[in-house]
Amino acid sequence: MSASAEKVDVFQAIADPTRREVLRLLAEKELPISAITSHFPISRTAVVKHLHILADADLVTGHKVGREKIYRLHPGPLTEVKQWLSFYEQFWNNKLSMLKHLVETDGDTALTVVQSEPDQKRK
Amino acid sequence: MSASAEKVDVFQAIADPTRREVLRLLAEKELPISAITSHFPISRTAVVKHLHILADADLVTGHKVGREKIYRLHPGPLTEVKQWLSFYEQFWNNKLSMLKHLVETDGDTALTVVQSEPDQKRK
DNA sequence: ATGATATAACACCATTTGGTTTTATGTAAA
DNA sequence: TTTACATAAAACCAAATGGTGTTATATCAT
Repeated sequence: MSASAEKVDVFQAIADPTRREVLRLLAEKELPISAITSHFPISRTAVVKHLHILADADLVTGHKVGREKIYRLHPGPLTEVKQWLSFYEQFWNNKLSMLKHLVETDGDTALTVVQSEPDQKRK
Repeated sequence: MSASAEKVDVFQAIADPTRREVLRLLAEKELPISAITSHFPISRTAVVKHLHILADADLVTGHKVGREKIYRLHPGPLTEVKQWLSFYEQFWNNKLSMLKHLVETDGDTALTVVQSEPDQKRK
């Protein structure tokens, strides 16, 4: 596996569009570095750096086969993002949004204005 | 930065832990800048920069009330992240993962692939 | 009007990031 | 064995990032 336990935050890892594109490529099938590089206008070295970051976030794993290093998608850590998102889903799924959250967690609380209609008229 | 619509990528916006914490705070209730700042060890100026980035990603909105600027959560753009994630859920839900994906890409999966690729022939 | 408060706008700085090129090493094939 | 291929490692660079402090402006409370 990834020997360098640099522990990159998964949110940080997926922040870069190139890295997201790498993940999408690997979702189809595992690929050696050179094959991945051929999909981008940047140098092979740059792609390797992205792969290292993805590996440090445990989103990909690489194994050597002959002289090639094959990278494979390892989507597990994305569950962290999903969990994070699930907290906010309540805010766009039902309009009661924050009210509901507050009620369930805190009792009555002082509910100061909740995300409602932009009724403000400015000039 | 910038004050105008710089159109910050939502993935980029949520990459920073401080900004995620700001979102969590605003999920409870809308807050003025000073109240937000009091939750962090960093300067008010730094917090404002984070707020600008979040606003450029359309994840928060700010409106002035008297001398205060009140920031409010606007979770809509997070749907983009959710859609992106939904593509990968199939890979951790069933272990057949990529194989299955390739085989039944025309079924009911309704994968909302965000970007199309310059599709290369594979046999 | 005065003073305190809340934000805005700058200028500046250190570190990180995303990229390059160069050099070296291991492996496959001729 | 020699040559070509695939990766690794290192030095370097410009720009973005996350932070600071200072100064200015608008608003609220005396």
